[in-house]
Amino acid sequence: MSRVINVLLAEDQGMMRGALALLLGLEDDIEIVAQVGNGDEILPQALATRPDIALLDIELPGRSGLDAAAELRERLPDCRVLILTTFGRPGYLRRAMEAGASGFLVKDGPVEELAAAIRRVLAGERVIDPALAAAALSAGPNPLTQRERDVLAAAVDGATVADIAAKVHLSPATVRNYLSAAIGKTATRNRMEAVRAARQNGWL
Amino acid sequence: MSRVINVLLAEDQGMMRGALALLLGLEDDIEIVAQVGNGDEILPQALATRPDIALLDIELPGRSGLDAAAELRERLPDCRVLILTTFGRPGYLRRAMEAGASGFLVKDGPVEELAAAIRRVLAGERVIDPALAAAALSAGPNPLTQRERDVLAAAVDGATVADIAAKVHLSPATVRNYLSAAIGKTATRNRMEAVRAARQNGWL
DNA sequence: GGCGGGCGGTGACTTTTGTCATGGCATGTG
DNA sequence: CACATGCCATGACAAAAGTCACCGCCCGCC
Repeated sequence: MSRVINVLLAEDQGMMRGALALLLGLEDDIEIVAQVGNGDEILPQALATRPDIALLDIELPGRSGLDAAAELRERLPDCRVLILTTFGRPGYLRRAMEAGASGFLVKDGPVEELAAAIRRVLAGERVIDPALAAAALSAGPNPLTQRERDVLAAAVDGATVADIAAKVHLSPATVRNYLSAAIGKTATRNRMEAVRAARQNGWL
Repeated sequence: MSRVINVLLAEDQGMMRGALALLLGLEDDIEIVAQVGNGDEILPQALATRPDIALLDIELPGRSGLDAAAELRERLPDCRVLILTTFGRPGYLRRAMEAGASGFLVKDGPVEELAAAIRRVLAGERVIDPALAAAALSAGPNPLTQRERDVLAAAVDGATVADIAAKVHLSPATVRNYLSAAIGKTATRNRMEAVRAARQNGWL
């Protein structure tokens, strides 16, 4: 075997982060060189510690793990990215691949998968749940335009049309048009169902 | 020191469950005697393995950890309950205490807290985050009636009044009355904000 | 026994949503 | 160039959602 594998761990839940760090630390060939709980710290810490692989949660405070992955691939091409997320949303997988990730793991599987996935990624393999890959392909690409996503995202917590219009700097009537379009494209009956569907698919 | 502490671990996320189990297993005085990923398995497993303490997540498939806690206290009074949850909602804490839990931990803090909390609970202490306790007290009790909760819960994913009425077996007009009442009590502007507020407070 | 509260319901009313047709303006691309 | 597509907007209309007053029933409580 070659050298030790240096890994950066980005995960917002303290207990999860600590547990994973301790766990991976038990492996002889793995060393945690950085732990962060915020998306904005990923790149700086990576530049400082030069990990071989970054283990990124998607939903983080600050920058999303997907955005961080893209930056990482650009600024530190030698660092592989392994996405580790709670939600196996098709759109997340797709975006992860587009961002240059080498693997995509959901937090459901057994812990043993994790160290194994790290080694496989470092060996040049791509690690993706086959069932999830199939779902991502069958679901097709994101049908929503940028504005439709913006408007839908602004509608998540029950905001009124006026609220959304103010947030996105659009006319209220225009907002309703975009909402209507999003509802149509998601084949739902109202804005809340549209939000749910978009979230489910990782289109937000 | 006395005997080893037998613990039952209920947590739905496989990786989290595995990591915690491995972690706690490293402690000399702690032994995991049962691991479950489903709320309905908690009581049967507890009856079979007779743990000293049950470590319960709240949001589980099947029965909620809070419901399981109440049953556990009744059927197995010698078994302490320590709630371990992602969300430090005031209402959750309140319900946990009413269900007879001895402790309430959020998954944010450091991992070291966990083993420490287990030992403290077994020593007869109550383990509760002081800040959270204050929030729970200042937030006051759940103002929603049973039916208001039912209707609100049925409204979570954008269901129409007709859908809710069908789900809850009520007249559509009555459903709208309950929704209106819930919106009033939560001081919000529409059903989605009411749902959010209710969730935030752990009133669902 | 009167009173408050939760429960279930109706009808009438206003406001908000959702739909649709239609317009203009900017991009591209065959 | 014509055409499609995304963007922003308006106005009109139908369908939901939300509000309010009011009804009766039951239960617990002072």
